Amino acid sequence: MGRTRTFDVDEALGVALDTFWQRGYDATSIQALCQAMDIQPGSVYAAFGNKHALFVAALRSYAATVSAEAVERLNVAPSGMQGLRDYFAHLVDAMVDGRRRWGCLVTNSLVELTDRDPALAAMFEQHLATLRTSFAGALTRARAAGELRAGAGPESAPLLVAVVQGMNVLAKTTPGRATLQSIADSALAGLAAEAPASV
Amino acid sequence: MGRTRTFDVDEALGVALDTFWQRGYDATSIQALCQAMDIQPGSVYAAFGNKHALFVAALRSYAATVSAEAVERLNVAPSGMQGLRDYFAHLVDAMVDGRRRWGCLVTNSLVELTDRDPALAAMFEQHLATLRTSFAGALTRARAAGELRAGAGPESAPLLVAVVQGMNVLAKTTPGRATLQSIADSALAGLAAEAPASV
DNA sequence: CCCTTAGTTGATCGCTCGTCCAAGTAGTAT
DNA sequence: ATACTACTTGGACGAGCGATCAACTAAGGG
Repeated sequence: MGRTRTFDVDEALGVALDTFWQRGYDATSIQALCQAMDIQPGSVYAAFGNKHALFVAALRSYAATVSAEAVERLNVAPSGMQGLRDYFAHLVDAMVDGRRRWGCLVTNSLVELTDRDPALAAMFEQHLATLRTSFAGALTRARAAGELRAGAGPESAPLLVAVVQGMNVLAKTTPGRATLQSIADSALAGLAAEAPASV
Repeated sequence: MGRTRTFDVDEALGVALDTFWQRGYDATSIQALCQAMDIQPGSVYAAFGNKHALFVAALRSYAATVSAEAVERLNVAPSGMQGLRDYFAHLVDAMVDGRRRWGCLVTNSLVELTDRDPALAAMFEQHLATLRTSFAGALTRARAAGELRAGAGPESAPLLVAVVQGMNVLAKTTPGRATLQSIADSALAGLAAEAPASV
């Protein structure tokens, strides 16, 4: 019983996610969120609690969708090296065409908030750990398939995490596709076996 | 004639630089700056104009000192590869011990402000271009000395820029020295000739 | 058909922000 | 000494922030 919601909570959360993603936490006012979500302040607080809780919800949504989808490419590919190539190819695409031209919500928020919010800092670290683990898995499979040069392997995962974070930063300067592609290609070239098996 | 300044402007600018570096632009209030610099708001506005101008001055100071000093290592070294090693070694040191545990002022500010301040965005791009050019120079010298694997060269400069930006992000999560060192080592290992000439 | 309940509305609160300015103070020049 | 000038002081201003709440509205149950 009682009045039913006039808006879709998940849809509104998606709008809030995009707004935080574009502008950052501090620079996004409740008023701006209300305008973007097309609801009133009272409804925001009734549905999400407060600004910080709304942000955390948006961050979780990001991790469960945008981020999980990207990592999935690493595991789905037929080979470790192909998974890495797929991952970076779609990263570059999204940075040129899609929402990743705003960078990465985790990277942006980490830079802005890690120093003053330990709870968020823990979420960011866990996110990076997941990424690192997925890279390590793909590298292990690539190594087993003889796709890597001597010395490269799962221990190269931290480098790939750093490269992705760096690309997330550079994406905000709207570099051309060529620049982003060159970064991804150079990174993988430094890991790959000198003489590819098939291609 | 007239009353003389009771504080050193450059010294105060240095304090403001550190404050912006630690907390970011928005999160640093004039009040906080006044407390850190140990002067009153009126003196800040008399000496620097306004918050934005003070920030730009701090950014220029950063580029002229912290950043220039780092890039200098690339050019001073006896060989290209040694320059790169020096650069990353000191980067890692400063991220573990020094002020770079706050990341990089340019990286932090780029993530926070690029989308809403075109003038600052131009400064950030120029900064990245300088870094890229310096890397390219070191890589060219390394290539001439036969220190690089086939395929690596000045065209790998964008990758190194991305790696540094990524490390700047990761520095904020206070990773151990081992992690940072591993990233730097992996990046250079991917560029170096398989069989080193001397060592 | 009305009572209960849940959601919406939009004005409003206290607070902090960046900025300003009148009054006070410490130097120099004559 | 006195006039002049530059800098410092610290309270005050309007604006915008995150958050609240009483009044209103719409849905279901008896």
